[in-house]
Amino acid sequence: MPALQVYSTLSRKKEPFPKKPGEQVTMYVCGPTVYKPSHVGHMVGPVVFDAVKRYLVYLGYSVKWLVNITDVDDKLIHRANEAKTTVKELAERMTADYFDCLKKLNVTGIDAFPKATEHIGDMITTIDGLIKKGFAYPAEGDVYFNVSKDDDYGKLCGFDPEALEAGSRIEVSGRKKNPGDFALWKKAKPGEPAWDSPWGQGRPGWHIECTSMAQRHLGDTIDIHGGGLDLRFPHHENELAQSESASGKPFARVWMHNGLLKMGSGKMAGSVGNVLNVADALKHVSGEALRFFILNTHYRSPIDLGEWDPRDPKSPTLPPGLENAKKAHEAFVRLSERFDRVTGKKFHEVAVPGRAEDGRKFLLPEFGEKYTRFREFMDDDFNTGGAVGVLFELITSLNRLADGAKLEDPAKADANGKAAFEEGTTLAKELGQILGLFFELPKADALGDDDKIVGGLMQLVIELRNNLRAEAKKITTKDDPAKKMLFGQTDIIRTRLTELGITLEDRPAGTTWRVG
RNA sequence: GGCCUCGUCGCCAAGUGGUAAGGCAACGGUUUGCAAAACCGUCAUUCCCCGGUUCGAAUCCGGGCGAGGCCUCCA
Repeated sequence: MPALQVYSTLSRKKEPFPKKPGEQVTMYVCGPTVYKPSHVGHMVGPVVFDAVKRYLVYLGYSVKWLVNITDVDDKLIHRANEAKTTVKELAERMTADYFDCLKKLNVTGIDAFPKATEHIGDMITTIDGLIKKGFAYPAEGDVYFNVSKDDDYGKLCGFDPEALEAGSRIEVSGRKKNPGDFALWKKAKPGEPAWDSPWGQGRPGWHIECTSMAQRHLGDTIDIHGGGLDLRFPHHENELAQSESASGKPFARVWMHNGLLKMGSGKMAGSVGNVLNVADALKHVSGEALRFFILNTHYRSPIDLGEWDPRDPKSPTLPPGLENAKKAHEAFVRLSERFDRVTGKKFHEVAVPGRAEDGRKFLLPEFGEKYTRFREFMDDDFNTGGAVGVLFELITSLNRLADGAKLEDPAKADANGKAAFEEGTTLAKELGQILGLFFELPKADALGDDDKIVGGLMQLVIELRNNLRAEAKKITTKDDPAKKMLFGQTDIIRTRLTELGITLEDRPAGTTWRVG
């Protein structure tokens, strides 16, 4: 197996991953400012890095992953004023929404969500240290970072500080010594949330929370720092500058930036008005299918939802990209259902290996080939798009196997074929889990008794319909009117159910039904 | 204006020097009482265009055209 390679924004090339399996990896990914409900774009980073963590754990690393919650800033303050509520209440409500979205997309790997407001003391300590070292200066209640004191400022983005100033449209505050200087601490305006500090009442600047929280929870040097490509500048550049100035050590061994979500030709943004909230998308597509959509593309590329305008009433319910992903994802779910029918076991209860193993032996060589190629894709800078392709190839060969060995028909099923199918499907589950795909549709929430009634009714309908089918099949004369009439009735049942959104599937071992 | 990406089948997408994965859609077939699902087959001699390097390029270099991102809050 080739060693894991990761692309770092800092060096602009793929590098060998700096740690060995068995060691601990620390990961910090910039999280949301919780002032609005999460849109689909907010989920890209969490899903991508959740897959990164799952794969690292699979390779034998122990991973500690933090995502910060920015619960105080200008946008929150404005929004809370608009909504006639407090910053605290708004932040708590939107944080809950964010957590709910993560859960629906199977993002379970985040170990902690430090909040900015809970680390004000740490930030003051960091800022104070920067002032004492001469990297920052107070000015009329504000504190600024002095970019001219930082020799390698601009190294993350490859920006020349001089050029930056020339092209800058930033309105230069009179308090700044250099146009590129940025606020570490902002003096409070009346009515704003504020904390006491050596420089008077105020609140932290945008970038400082990440420095203080990362250093407090993960140490001065973290292994992976992640975030959206749009955060590269100024946020990560500034975060990097202040962190390394404060500690005197490298801040992150690898910088990973995920591509942004596009809607057809342009980016998805609140200012364009073409945002798709996660909650709205989930009305029409499962969280797992949405996750699949994100992981189907390499994380550094932009992800395209396709041409779609939520403001146009003639638009379909989902953007083309999600519609496509939804259909494609069904192949995974059907495989798990087929596994249940064919083996009599529950796919979702089958145990799978949780650790990588070189030189694995399988009943069929092609399983080994899929396993190897899946890992090669993941080793190559977490190429989930390629890995998903391998998963589809595996599914096709498993279905071919099940068809060939007649596994759906208990009377004709081939035992060797069944054993191979079981092993291969278990492998598919193992690989799917690495991506956080469990091959399932969301369970209906709190249907309870209604669920049982629907299930019972469907059994009844299927039984009655199969009685009619059996009678019809007894009549061997081809054009017998009675036969036609009986099949006509069975087809009416199926057609009407289809119109209700229920699909019947007649199989050798019996009839199954599903919604959709 | 400066910095940086990207342009692969109708759509999405992997592939970054060795002769084009995969998904969706479409068409033909097998299976089925008919369907659904599944399977088989067809579907890019070609990777925006023009040059160059090389035995060999979608992959490297130069130029052109087109799209996007960042430089201001943004995952």
